[in-house]
Amino acid sequence: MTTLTPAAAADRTGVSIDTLRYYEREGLIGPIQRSAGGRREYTENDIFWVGLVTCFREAGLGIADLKGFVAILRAEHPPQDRVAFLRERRTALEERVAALHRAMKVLDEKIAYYS
Amino acid sequence: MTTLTPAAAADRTGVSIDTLRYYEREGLIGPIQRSAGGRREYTENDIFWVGLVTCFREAGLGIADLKGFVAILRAEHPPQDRVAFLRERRTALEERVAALHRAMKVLDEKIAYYS
DNA sequence: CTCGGATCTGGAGCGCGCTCCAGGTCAAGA
DNA sequence: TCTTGACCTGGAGCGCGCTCCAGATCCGAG
Repeated sequence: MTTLTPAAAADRTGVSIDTLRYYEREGLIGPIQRSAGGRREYTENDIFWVGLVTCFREAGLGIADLKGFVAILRAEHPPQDRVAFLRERRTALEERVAALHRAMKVLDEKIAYYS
Repeated sequence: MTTLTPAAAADRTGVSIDTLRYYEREGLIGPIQRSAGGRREYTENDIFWVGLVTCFREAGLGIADLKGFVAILRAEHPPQDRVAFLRERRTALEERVAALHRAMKVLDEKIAYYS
């Protein structure tokens, strides 16, 4: 299987090498397999996971939230717990969207006022 | 004009006394008028401003962003600059909403998968 | 007038999410 | 073989947004 060096993985994901190592330390990705010499070798699957993590980070979830999410996706819990957890997360995201809409409304009012 | 003590203002706004003072130091609100003895006296208008700040903080804007916003609302810039700034901010918020939707989509897929 | 709770100030401390650094190892090219 | 650059580890440092603290002041109740 073809793998990526840390630099290539950073390039592909848009996440810095340091951050990739940080995510691995925190257990959000990996553990990443190593070469005989100890260098990290990122598989396509690892890259995919980084994408997932990035997606949720951009949505504003914290590292602690993501740890929980990762635990769920790794099937360390019964299915009903997973669904409950995921729904709960979804509700939290909906509230964030609502907060954003409130702020946008204020902005729109000001824009209308100054236009 | 009836005013509120720091404790009452904190209670009304849901923002801690320390944070109210912090926002004032940063210039996001106030300056808050003082009593003869030096105690802060929050007016209804101050409370309103705190609400605005809170609204944008909840939407994920940083203190620095808010400083710019406050400068705009205080009419320290020509109208066209204000509108441009506000539209720019709105676009940034839209991107946040999009990021949230991307994350929610992932969540929905997982929920569907586990259901 | 006294007491105690609320408030004042300046500054230190903290949790988060990286980011950077020192000192050492590995590996491909000249 | 030697050089050079990518990578390794553990740990320090940093910017943000509060949050807390010490020591002093204010002021209403008794």
